[in-house]
Amino acid sequence: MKVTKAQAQANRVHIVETASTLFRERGYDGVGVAELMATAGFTHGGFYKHFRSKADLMAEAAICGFSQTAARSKGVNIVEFIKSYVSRRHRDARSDGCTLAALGGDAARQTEAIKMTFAEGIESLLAGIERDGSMLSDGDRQQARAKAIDILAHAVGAVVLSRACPDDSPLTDEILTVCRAEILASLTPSASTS
Amino acid sequence: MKVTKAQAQANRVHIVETASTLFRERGYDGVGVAELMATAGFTHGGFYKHFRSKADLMAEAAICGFSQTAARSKGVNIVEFIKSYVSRRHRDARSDGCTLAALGGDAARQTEAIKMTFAEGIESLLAGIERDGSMLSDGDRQQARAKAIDILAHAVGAVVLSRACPDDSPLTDEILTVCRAEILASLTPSASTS
DNA sequence: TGTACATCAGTGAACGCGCGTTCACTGATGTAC
DNA sequence: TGTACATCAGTGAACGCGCGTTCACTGATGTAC
Repeated sequence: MKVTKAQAQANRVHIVETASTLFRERGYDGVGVAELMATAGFTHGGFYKHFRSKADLMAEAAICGFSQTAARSKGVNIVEFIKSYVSRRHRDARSDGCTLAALGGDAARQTEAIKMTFAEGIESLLAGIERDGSMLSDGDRQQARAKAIDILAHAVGAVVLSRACPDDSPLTDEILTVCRAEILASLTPSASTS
Repeated sequence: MKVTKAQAQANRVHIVETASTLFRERGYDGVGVAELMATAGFTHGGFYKHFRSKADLMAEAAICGFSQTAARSKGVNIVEFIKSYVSRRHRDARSDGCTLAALGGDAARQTEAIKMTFAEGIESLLAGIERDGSMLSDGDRQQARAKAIDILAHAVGAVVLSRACPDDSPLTDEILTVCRAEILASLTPSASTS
């Protein structure tokens, strides 16, 4: 049962999107090829007509996830970005949230190829944070990039820590509340001491 | 071939320590019971004389890892702590580094029991950071805890992001350098705006 | 436009493999007398 | 202190299972005439 070229391409995209979601939810090792394909609405055998290996799909899924986050944060200023990133909603919506927060820890143990897509994903997120530029009091380019890197690491760390705690522990909320306030506070003052 | 009670206990501890190291290096799914026991110097069958399940060992290994980091940072002031935590050495020494940075992302997908040990591990790290207290200009208790949470999240985020990048990418070093400087800068000024 | 044939996305059985866990067994340790 | 026996840490084969991947096959699509 062959299928239209356009349909095949659409199916491929659908598989990548499904993978991106499932991987964020359960990790790379937590989702098998068979389950993944079944969730996408196919049988597992056809997987290798689209991808050379699971690792290849992992890289593509990461790209897909990063571009989704980048697109969503487009035109959003930093304050709003931080408010939505360092939030209970984001913490609880792993499958729909930031790939970096969900899979950054796992990326460290993957191939260099996958780490490369993560580095590119990080760059695209940084570009989004820098572009807004509302936190630049002095307009210095290098300082803007440094600040963007710092904010991203800060926000990712907050979400990772919060998610590592039990759902009902006071700590999981405390981490988000504290970090959100601290990050927002670090935006406004001219505390660029570095 | 039974073994002295004391020897059996020592063996158990050795297995937990081995597991703690291997898990940090390769993740929970990256290490099997058989390989783990072999690395510790045993055959896999004896595993269940010590632990009820792999998940149980995961929790114990986390406790072991956290207490190791806590012990190592004992009496170290915050500036030194940050300098060694947000460093290339720490980034490259995953199996010997902080459990939170290595497995925090994975903990989110584990059982509540394991998340609980992570919450306790986070608390012990926070206690270590708070205890030093050198960054407290006003001596306010609640503020000290908030600052400790913020610093920990910030530092963990930096290491996680750095590790997600390829080993030879400029970004992996840039993240560490920038974040280390920013975190250290955030310690000294009286920029406690929150 | 209609016919014959090659292509190839998708199917589902099968591959070897390693997983977590169980189990009968061993034999030195620990205990009861 | 010496002997008889129960305990149980450690062994290694075996369990069912799901993994990533391969493969012969199907049949609608796309192409050549």
